[in-house]
Amino acid sequence: MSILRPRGTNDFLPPETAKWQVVEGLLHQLCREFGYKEARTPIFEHTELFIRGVGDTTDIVQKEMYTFLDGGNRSLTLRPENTASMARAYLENKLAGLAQPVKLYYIGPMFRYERPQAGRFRQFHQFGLEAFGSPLAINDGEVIAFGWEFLNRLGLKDKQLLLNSVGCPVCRPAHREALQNYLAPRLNELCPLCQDRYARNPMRVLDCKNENCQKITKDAPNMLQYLCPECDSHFKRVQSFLKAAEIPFTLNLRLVRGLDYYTKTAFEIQSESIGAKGAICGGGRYDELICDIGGVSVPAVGLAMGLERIISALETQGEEIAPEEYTDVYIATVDKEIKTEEAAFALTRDLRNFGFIAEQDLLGRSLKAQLKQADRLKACYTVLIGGDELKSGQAIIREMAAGEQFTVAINEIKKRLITK
RNA sequence: GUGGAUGUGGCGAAGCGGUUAACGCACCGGAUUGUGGCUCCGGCACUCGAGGGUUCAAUCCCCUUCAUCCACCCCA
Repeated sequence: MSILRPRGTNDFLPPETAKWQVVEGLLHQLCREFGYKEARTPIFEHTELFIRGVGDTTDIVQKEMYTFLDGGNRSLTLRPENTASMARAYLENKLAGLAQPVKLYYIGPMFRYERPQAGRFRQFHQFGLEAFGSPLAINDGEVIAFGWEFLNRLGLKDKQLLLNSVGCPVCRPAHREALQNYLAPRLNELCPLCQDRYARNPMRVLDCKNENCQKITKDAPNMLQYLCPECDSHFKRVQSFLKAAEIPFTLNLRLVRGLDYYTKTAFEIQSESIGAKGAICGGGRYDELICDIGGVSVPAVGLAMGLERIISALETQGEEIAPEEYTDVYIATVDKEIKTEEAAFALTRDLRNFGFIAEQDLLGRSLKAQLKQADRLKACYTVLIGGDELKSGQAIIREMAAGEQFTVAINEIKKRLITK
């Protein structure tokens, strides 16, 4: 057997790629409407960036990174997400010197070494937004509204916005301590994973899917009770903006983002239409990230969406993402004379320059086979060139749906074609 | 990393320890040689993911491996 593509990767081919173009096209357009500009960062970065940015206790850093040494013995890593890179780019390019907030977006492949599953691949594609420079809740609102609006325009029906606040360095320690005190007496009842989380990052215990852990944490102290005045009012403001924009949401106190950099707002948009795990969009505020990777303190908020998941959710909904492909005109030759083929070649070029979707035979097929091909390509018209007509500068136009045809001068063809 | 299912031509899909591996779709060709979509006829798997084993004999049994799908975990 020949070489196959690596596990968890995909070849995207037509007609699949047409769907991607539609989704990405809408993303670019929506970003223009919202004022986010595209940024492109490297596919790989210094490993250190992700360790410090994403957090060394996260699963992503601990077991999912594609890390390698380059020829210069540098440790590099294929980006598992793009927010750390965007923050790095903001610092490195001194974007703090621009008018704030700096609003950027990206689309591209990310890499995580995981077991492939429904909506989960080793190379997958994310779109994301980052707004740097504003500490205000209204910016959180804009980011969430973007995610909601985008999924709306795509026609995604069964979506749900979950909202939570994970606090900030001021209020988190108190909650953390309260949580640990609450869990301590029942520590040995928790699942092994949560026993580990208890010490490192007790908030993640709240997020555990284990039934028993959920039962234990049912009445655990929640973050909202511990929010400092600033986080509390920020969170209330975010909610009031969402209400003002008529975006429905539900508070989910168990929602904890898997990346360490989040502060205050955390949100997730889920859809029933994908496999077991329905997260298609996630994000929040990360006021500490830029500081963590070595800069001054810059407030920021952003989101990321999994494109494979969005497309697959739309598909299970039976949504037609991309319009059906068709051809305006197929140019067929009735004989294999050099003059005929050249005339057909020139005519095809002419029709394309005029704006038609035009195809011609590239395989030396019989006329019958050419018409069959025209039919397959969903041609509205077929132009038949050659024989006696060509000698008098004429050709035949055949309307495929009606099955009728007529003869016209070759230089009149453009005018006689009425297309979709 | 753990668990379950699956792997027959481009796709879908029968088969079963034993002569030429059904069938459907798609594709190619033809039905008096310049015309599609319908119909009819013909063609299209030295081979059943790969490697090894059991057997007189394996696509069908066993082992290994790879891959896919699904779930856990985690994330988008």
